[in-house]
Amino acid sequence: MKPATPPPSGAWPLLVRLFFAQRANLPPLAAELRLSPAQCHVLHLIEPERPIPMGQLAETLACDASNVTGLVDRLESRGLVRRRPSAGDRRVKVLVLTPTGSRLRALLLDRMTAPPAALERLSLREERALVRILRRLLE
Amino acid sequence: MKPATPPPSGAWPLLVRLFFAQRANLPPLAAELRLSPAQCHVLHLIEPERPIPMGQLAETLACDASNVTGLVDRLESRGLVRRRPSAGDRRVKVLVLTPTGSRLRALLLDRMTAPPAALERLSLREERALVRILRRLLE
DNA sequence: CAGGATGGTTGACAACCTCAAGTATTAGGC
DNA sequence: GCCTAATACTTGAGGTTGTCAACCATCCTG
Repeated sequence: MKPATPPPSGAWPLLVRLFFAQRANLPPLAAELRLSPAQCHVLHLIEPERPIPMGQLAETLACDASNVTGLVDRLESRGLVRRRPSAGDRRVKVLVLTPTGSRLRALLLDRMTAPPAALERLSLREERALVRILRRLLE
Repeated sequence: MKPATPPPSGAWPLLVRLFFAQRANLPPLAAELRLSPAQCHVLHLIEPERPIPMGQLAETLACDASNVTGLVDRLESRGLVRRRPSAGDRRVKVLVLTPTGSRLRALLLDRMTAPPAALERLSLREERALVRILRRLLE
């Protein structure tokens, strides 16, 4: 039997592993809030007081526009989001969080942002360094 | 109009943002290899020469066992994976990559591991620090 | 050996996702 | 001003992903 996969050496492979590990962890959290992972992603992207056009959402999600239609249909039917006509262009519909949606979004971010136990293992120095580095990665 | 969301300050919120950004980036990559995101995840988890029981896969994916059945059905029908009876326990079936599956997996990891442009912005020092920190996060 | 736990499959059903086609609106060329 | 092309979203069909409940085969324990 071969040994377990040796830890990859570069930074990006490690991030990929962290990414997949984290991916597995979203469904239970979503279920807790009666949401699907995809709905969490959408809710995460609509900031309160910052309406976003549906097309832009599709682009950010890297998915087909018709998919966004369905996702928003379900979120809207639950009263979390509202479609509003755009002032400038009557073709586009912008999405706004309802108060309920806004509260649920805050709860979601709160849950997701609760640091996992693994983070406790970092020293204060390390955590600061990580923050600085991630900031640069995200622009 | 409010300003864009201020950058979160803790390490974990930043990781969450990186996670969501990365999530949007998987579907196009998967499509390029004629795979779905979920199939990528499975392929990522089956290491060559390291057969894994289906149940363990379900646990790692944090999904129902019946879901794994379907995923493996499709991967197997494409000749990427094979079910094999386990020596010790005749209830369990372990998954092995076929040579084709192994090649596709290598290609997948290669594509995913190609560092995005953002990583180039890090200095050598920062990258080393990031690697060290991520290693600790992943155990 | 009986009864219960465990690993995997099946079937029903909902959500997710893409593609192709359709509608409404906008923008550009004449 | 019009006619055409492009854009924003919706609809419908069809496959994938995911859950749950029920099921069979195998293991394990008393």
